[in-house]
Amino acid sequence: MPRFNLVFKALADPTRRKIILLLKEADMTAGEIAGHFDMTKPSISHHLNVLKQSLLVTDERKGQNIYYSLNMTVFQEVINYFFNITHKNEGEIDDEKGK
Amino acid sequence: MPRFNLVFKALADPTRRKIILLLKEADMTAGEIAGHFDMTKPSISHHLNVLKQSLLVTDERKGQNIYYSLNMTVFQEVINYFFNITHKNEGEIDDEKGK
DNA sequence: TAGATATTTAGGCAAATATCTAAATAACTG
DNA sequence: CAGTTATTTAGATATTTGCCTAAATATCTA
Repeated sequence: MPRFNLVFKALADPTRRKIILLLKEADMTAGEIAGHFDMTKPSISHHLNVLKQSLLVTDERKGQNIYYSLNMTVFQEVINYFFNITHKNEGEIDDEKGK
Repeated sequence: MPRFNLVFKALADPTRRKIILLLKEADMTAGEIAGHFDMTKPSISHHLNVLKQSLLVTDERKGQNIYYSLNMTVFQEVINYFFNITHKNEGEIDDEKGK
């Protein structure tokens, strides 16, 4: 289960949403990501850290570079959160069945 | 199109997410909502205002009371935002067709 | 191991946020 | 219209956030 506080805080910043759109197209190094913004690398690093803490993205070092990717599982869980709001009380029966 | 900045900022607070869950069950007055929290009414009023600015909720005065409700349209649009992230480039053809 | 490249960590500051108390506004009621 | 109830607005304060520069860490290469 995602920590919705961290997830929505992460999503509340336009720089971070743009990073997500970049990573949707392809995994990328921190430097490549920073290249898409008019902002210092430490600032982008900060945003990447916020995204990482939210679990929306993961990172993996490969040699000198650190590659970032989207964590689709968490996005799916966020979709479920909204689905549960828009679709009243579905799953109620299943919950009870869980004896 | 929703203002994602305002929407995600609104969702980033646990009090506001709990308000959303309350309103999922039934429309409610500001006072009824405040009754569910250990917080002053002005603070809840502030949270309701943030939710209203995000368009996630609407308000309507009925006599002395102001009733709050969820705006399902915006929730659906947020679901679409996530759907577009999880489902790569779908709709691309349609976009081009829009000549 | 010294130098170069990639990235993060630390520290500081300005702006935004969440909360409170006190006061203002709106609507009903006798 | 005076009093009561429902809600918001204003003003103050503490915390968090986003950005920067400077310094530190990690890795590769000669």
